[in-house]
Amino acid sequence: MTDQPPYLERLRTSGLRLTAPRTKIAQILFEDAAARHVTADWIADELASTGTHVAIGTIYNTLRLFLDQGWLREVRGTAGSAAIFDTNLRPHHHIYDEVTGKLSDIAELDLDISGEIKPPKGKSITGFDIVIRVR
Amino acid sequence: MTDQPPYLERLRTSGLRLTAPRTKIAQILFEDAAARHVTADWIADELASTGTHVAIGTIYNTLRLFLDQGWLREVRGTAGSAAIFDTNLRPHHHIYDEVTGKLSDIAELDLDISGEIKPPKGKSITGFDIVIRVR
DNA sequence: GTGTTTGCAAAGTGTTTGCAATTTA
DNA sequence: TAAATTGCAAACACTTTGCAAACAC
Repeated sequence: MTDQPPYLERLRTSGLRLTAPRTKIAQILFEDAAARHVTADWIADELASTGTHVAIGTIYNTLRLFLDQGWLREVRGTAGSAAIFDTNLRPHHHIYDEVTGKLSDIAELDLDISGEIKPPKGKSITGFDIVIRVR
Repeated sequence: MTDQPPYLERLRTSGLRLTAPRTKIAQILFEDAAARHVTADWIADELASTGTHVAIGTIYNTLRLFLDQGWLREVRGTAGSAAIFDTNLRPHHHIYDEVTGKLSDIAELDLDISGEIKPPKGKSITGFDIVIRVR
């Protein structure tokens, strides 16, 4: 009767093996429904704070894997800074604070851009990102 | 009566010293009005092809300087790839080809986002970027 | 047992920095 | 000649990769 959290279910049925590092990273990312913007380092720290060590390379590999599964989105950042992964998969956009470097979600932004743009011929639009810069 | 190209004028009056590396980089970026998306490496190659060598560190420093002067914009790219600098200063947005990695300008995109968004308190909006992803 | 995944360290990018030598004004 | 700028290499930050050991199934 105690059924598994959905993220575990997903992990199990994905074909990926249910390993300790994988399970723990998934738990950190998906244990509640809250949207998170995370970096590989942040995950490493988070794991460390619970007494677990996972190699940074493994964390990167795991994030790529989760990305491939469509469980995460990668947010475009500035070159030279760490990659940011977003657990919020619903179409949404971001506010980027130029002073602190912090990224937050725009809750509501009712924009329909799709009608306005014609993609180059032979190409189709896969999505769009809006980043509002503030300071 | 042969007056200088505007970018040289600008360089001279900016307080920056008129050095050979600086002048050549400015020339490559600004010699005509065409919008360019450039990387530091591309500039290095471009200089090399005219027989000039400028240290890559100097190119980065120069690009930062030009950025500070407001002569360039840095485009948010994917982290882990090279920084892209844009000579087109007019408000505009980009199409990013996920297959080739190429970035191009959207000529016309008549969007007024400013009314839709309230910045976090104490912050003001400095701009916004839209990137349309295609493949 | 077999193929997958991990840790670790090394290597690979892209960018910044420190400092002596050079150049501009 | 004083202050700014350069080249160069070292340092840095982030990410990927190779390989032997450990693990899931």
